[in-house]
Amino acid sequence: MPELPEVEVTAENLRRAELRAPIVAVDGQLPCRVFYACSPRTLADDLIGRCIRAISRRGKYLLFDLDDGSTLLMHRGMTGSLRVRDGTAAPDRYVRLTLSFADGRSLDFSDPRLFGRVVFFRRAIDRDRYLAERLGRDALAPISATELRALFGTRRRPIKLLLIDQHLLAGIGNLYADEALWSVRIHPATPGNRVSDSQYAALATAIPAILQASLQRGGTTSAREHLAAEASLPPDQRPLQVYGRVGRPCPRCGTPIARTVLSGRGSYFCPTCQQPCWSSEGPPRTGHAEG
DNA sequence: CCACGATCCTGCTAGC
DNA sequence: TGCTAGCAGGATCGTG
Repeated sequence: MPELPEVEVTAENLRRAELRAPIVAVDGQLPCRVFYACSPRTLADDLIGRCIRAISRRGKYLLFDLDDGSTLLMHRGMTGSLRVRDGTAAPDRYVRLTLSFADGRSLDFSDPRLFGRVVFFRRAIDRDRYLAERLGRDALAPISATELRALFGTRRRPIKLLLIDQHLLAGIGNLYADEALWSVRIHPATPGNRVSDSQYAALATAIPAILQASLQRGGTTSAREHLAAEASLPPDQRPLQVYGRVGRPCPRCGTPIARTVLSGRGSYFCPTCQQPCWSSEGPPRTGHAEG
């Protein structure tokens, strides 16, 4: 599933494609959940004649800045993908939006499960408001232990759910949340206000490091592929240490990886390395008397 | 304000 | 071999 590293890799690949020619056509399926506050028809009016000036990422959103100050925003959801196609290649069957360029190429947004999103903003101020309402600070940016604790440390929700809450920290999804918690030995169900200061310090270091490492590998294209291939890799070179590895040995201690469900999300952890020990760690932080 | 479950959607897999 | 039930989860919305 696309999380921050995968979306960043997509942005880099699209930048390398140098899609600078004017948009000459916009096609898509009209009744489609993917389009939010816009449709292929209105998008055609807004996009035809425009050029892409910059491609960037915020959280798991891709931003296409156009030459008139407007922005096309895309979220890949669960199964969304972007592909630059030359005029002769056939589009795949789940394409929801196609932008055609004057140089004969086109950009396809494909999404079988329709969890993705396409949103258009005429003005940067409206785009920024939309993103500000949804996204906290970017998870790739360095964060101090103090800042992370201020963000999570007063909340009672399980730390795993805090990590994937985009309003708090933008970019982490189910996979990297489990990987980060395993790396610093925190049980995923630990309430945010029961995570210790030293654990927050470890987590603050681990989050950007894990995302950066995945980014440098080109992202995690398919959890299933990596699980199938892991036997041929030394443990420290495996992209996934716990995610999806239920029943397989923990790379650190050999205990079979366990799976639990938190708010409907499958959560993988090592029952030995990540013990649920928060009830014996003293009083919870209340958030009223922080210093 | 905070927490949490339900909902959307369809390809894939396990099980019969 | 072919069918079906259930799983997968990011974001949003409604309820307590």
